[in-house]
Amino acid sequence: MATASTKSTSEIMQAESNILAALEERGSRMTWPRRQLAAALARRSDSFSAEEIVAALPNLGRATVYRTLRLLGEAGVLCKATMPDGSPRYSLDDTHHHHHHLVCVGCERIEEFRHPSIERMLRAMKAQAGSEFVGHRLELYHRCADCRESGQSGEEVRTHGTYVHAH
Amino acid sequence: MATASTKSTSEIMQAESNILAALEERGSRMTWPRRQLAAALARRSDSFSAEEIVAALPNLGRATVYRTLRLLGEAGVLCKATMPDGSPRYSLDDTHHHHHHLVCVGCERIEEFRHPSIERMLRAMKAQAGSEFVGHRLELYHRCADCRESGQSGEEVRTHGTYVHAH
DNA sequence: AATATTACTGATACTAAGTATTGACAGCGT
DNA sequence: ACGCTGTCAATACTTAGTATCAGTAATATT
Repeated sequence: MATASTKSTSEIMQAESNILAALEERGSRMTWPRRQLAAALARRSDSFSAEEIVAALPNLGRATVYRTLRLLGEAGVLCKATMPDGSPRYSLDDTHHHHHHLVCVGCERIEEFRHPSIERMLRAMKAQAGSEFVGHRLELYHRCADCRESGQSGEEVRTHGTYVHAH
Repeated sequence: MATASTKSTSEIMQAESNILAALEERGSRMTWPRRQLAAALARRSDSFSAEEIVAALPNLGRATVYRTLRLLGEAGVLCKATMPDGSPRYSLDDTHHHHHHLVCVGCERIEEFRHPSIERMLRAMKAQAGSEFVGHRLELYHRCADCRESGQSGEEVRTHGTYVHAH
């Protein structure tokens, strides 16, 4: 799960129908642009920016791409993670489970993870606070095993606008 | 700590010298624009966007404001939190301690908090992973007590580009 | 199968949040 | 008081979107 970056044909098909099913479930119309997007996203195994998708599908309007990405996010099949510098990065979410993100600052691959401590902490905070919790965001940044090996010598990690707790 | 939004004069002075001290410590030059910024930021008790500061200090160039905000972030006296929609929001960090953010989606006030579960989780993840951890980000979104009381009737919460785990 | 409804699309223009460049200027160590 | 070099402001550019709106096509209705 840390090596290959390619998806088998069946995995792609699975991912694609997952996306389409999520739209169906929402009662969204099944349009040609949405099919295009579903197909394009399903093929990807890495994370991507919205503009990459815009560039990859020149027949679709920018607005349509952004709108559909948001739609898929709301439908729960797409995640939008935040990189250390604050820039967004999208990745498919096949699991459909609640999770957080383990983000490689080298290759920008995004893994999903869960950890009981977090849910415990959330429960504790909710219990003591007199306020209404509406959501949260947790991202862990690391340099994955692959990126460490093929160690790109110098720092090419984007750390400019960062301010992230390095600890 | 959940009510007032004003700072006493001595608190402001304290905050201001805190900022200047952090610059000093870094060996940064003490320029007029930086003093202006320190004074402006010290007065604020709420969170703010970079553009608000640009607008508030028309004598300073945009680039200078952004550069200095970054500098203060690196110096550890300023935090950059991410709102649910991904937009950034700055707040002073007097504590100088490692912490996370409790962000009100109504008034955008940002409180700092710490919780042992998170550090425990981080240790656990680091221990098992074969990768190098470089940082993390944790934000909890809520609607604070004040905002619930003065309940702005309908939703004026910015939930557009959201995708945050509501859970 | 034709029609009506309205969700959806794409072009364009706009905003927010920055970064890159560069010549001028000003802190501050000597 | 000098001069090195860090810092500044202006300008132009980039990225990541959103707003508007007339036109189009998916689907429900009959």
